Amino acid sequence: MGRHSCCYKQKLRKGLWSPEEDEKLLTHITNHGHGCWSSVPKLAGLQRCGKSCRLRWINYLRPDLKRGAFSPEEENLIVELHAALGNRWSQIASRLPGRTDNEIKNLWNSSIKKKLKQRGIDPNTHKPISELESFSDKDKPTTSNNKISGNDHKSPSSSSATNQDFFIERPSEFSDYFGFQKLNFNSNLGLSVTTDTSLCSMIPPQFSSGNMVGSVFQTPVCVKPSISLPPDNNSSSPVSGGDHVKLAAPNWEFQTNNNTSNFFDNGGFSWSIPNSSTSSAQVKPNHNLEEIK
DNA sequence: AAGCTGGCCAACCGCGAACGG
DNA sequence: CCCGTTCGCGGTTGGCCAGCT
Repeated sequence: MGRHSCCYKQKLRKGLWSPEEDEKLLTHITNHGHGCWSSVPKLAGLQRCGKSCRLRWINYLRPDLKRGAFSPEEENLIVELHAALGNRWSQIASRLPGRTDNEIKNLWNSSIKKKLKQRGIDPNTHKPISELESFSDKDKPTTSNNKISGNDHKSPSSSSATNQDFFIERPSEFSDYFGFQKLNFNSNLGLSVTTDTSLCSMIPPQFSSGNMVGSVFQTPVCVKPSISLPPDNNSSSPVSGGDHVKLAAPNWEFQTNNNTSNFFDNGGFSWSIPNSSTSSAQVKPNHNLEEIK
């Protein structure tokens, strides 16, 4: 089992492929397709096993392969997908056009893994290596601390406040960790999402509570909306495509969910606009990981 | 200049799943 | 259903190369 029967045959070459071999394989597959891999070496005139030919084609000769270094966007996507899919490299690769599972696996093992460790994140679990016990309850913001009124930051009487764009933005320290820079959603009423606890121990003090920076509310909470999408989110209205929340009401509030014991519980938190009669939420992640799963 | 070390990456290995007679 | 073969995947290895001592 396992090893192909052809591999036991003698005179089969192993190791690096020569340009001549590549040419033979490329010509054969271009003209005839690969068909049954075990017959490819014979038909192409190669002293290789079919398995080796298949690997060479998939990882190197395929015309749709993208060459060159991975972009930060690709790396972020890999981290995101790995968090959702684990070491299912072929599934991850299928979401990165032109990249092979082998290539992604190598990148993960040689580079990304290291970067995550340097940030104190366990690459297997995507959680802090020190885990959350270092983040004692007394250090966590209380519910009242988390309640942030828009009026504290913007004048409610200001006409700009009525339809001001707000969005949650992660601290820049994490900008190359997650695939989304900002939470994408379109809701003029409110939404519920789940907080990501994996970065709690990494939160810089200046982000221990929300800050308004210009019109941007910065929060240490790294939201993973894709994980917490409601199952019936298909019924949501179309997303406007922006990184912003349009606030239709003059007053707004950011507070923890009453059902959660504190800000960083997995239970979640919510945006809400007081006196709003509607509770529906519309969330649009960059990548619907639930769907992928 | 030579030897050492670590990173990168192509390719191999082993296994389970799928297929087909 | 069984069994041999093939496919596809993930883990691992080993060679090459650049940087360092």
